[in-house]
Amino acid sequence: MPRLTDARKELRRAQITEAAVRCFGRSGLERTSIADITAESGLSTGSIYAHYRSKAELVQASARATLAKRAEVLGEYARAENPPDPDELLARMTSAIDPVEARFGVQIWAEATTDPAIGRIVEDMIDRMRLLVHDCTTAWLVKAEGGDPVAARERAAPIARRVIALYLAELLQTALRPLTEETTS
Amino acid sequence: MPRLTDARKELRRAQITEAAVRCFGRSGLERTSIADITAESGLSTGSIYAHYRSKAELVQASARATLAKRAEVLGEYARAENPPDPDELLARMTSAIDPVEARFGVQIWAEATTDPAIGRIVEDMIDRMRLLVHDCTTAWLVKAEGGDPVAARERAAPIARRVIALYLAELLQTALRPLTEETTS
DNA sequence: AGGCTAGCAGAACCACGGTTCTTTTTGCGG
DNA sequence: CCGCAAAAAGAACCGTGGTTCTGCTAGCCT
Repeated sequence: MPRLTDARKELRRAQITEAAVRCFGRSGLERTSIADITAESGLSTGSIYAHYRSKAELVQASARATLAKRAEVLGEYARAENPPDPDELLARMTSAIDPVEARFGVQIWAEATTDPAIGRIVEDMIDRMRLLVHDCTTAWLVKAEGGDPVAARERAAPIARRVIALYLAELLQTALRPLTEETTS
Repeated sequence: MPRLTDARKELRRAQITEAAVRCFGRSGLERTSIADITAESGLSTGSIYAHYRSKAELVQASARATLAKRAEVLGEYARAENPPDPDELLARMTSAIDPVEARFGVQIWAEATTDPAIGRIVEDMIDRMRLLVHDCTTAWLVKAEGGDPVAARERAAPIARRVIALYLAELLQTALRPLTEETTS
């Protein structure tokens, strides 16, 4: 084949990372072999290495993609014209948690503990989420109580921090819950 | 050697798990080889396998030991005759966090995601901690406001859950912080 | 004090899995 | 359409690391 068109290429990359995330969520980062990912994605070893230099790079890409998706969802909730109060915001955030992604997320935390590159990704993403929540909370404060926006932003900071903390804890709890337990949708 | 006395045996086991936790905290569960642990502990391969059937079992033992130690500390704070208010309790809990153990703890969470045995250990330990915090919080409520103890216990439940959540989040944040950053004690 | 037995050291084994190489196929530019 | 270079398949390679095996060593029991 000649150089794949950029759209196709991006599609393949997504196909690979999505299969990878499913595998990781099922068996963990180190316990899923490249062979597992080929089986899950329907592709082959060579194909994967044509798109990612190494397994580590694939993990990074998967982490970025997953966390970005999560931040995306959060961003939508936060940008709603009628900003929800913190409790409501938290409720929405937690209800949007996907079990498989939660598992992968926790595994990524563990990896971040050791690998600086992953560490940067995770910290960056948490900061971004915190900022989103911060914005949302200040908007709510201003709308609910009026007053000085910069003072509201000041007061919103600790609230945002707490919302994020509770969200992360909820994510952890979801990740720890056995995968078969929540098939009652 | 003849059969080691039980005390000595327990000592060796502790020596091994402590070395293992240091290694895990430094390089992660899967990236530390048995060879690394032998180097860190000053013992040899054979010695380790004389005390633990496999690496998985060693990880479980290390997890149990570390989490138990953490619960121990928490228990002391919770059993103080003058029960601290929730904020103070949380502050004490977080101040007792050791960075290396925090890292190992997060890695254990990730492992729990995949391995049911580890999962049971983690969930059990979190439940135990929650119970301790719950006890402490009800004691504080009763002392601060008087009233019906069973009603106080009822009202303490969500507070305890939140304290635990915030504690876990703080643990995560500590684990993510680079190891070299907090050498300013 | 001495020896028997279990701990311990360290080499050797073996399998698994990441990466690479070769061959075949395929899609896009001319 | 045609061909070429890139991508995909899959076999092969190689290192790493968990486990096991073989002695030797040293502590407890009599």
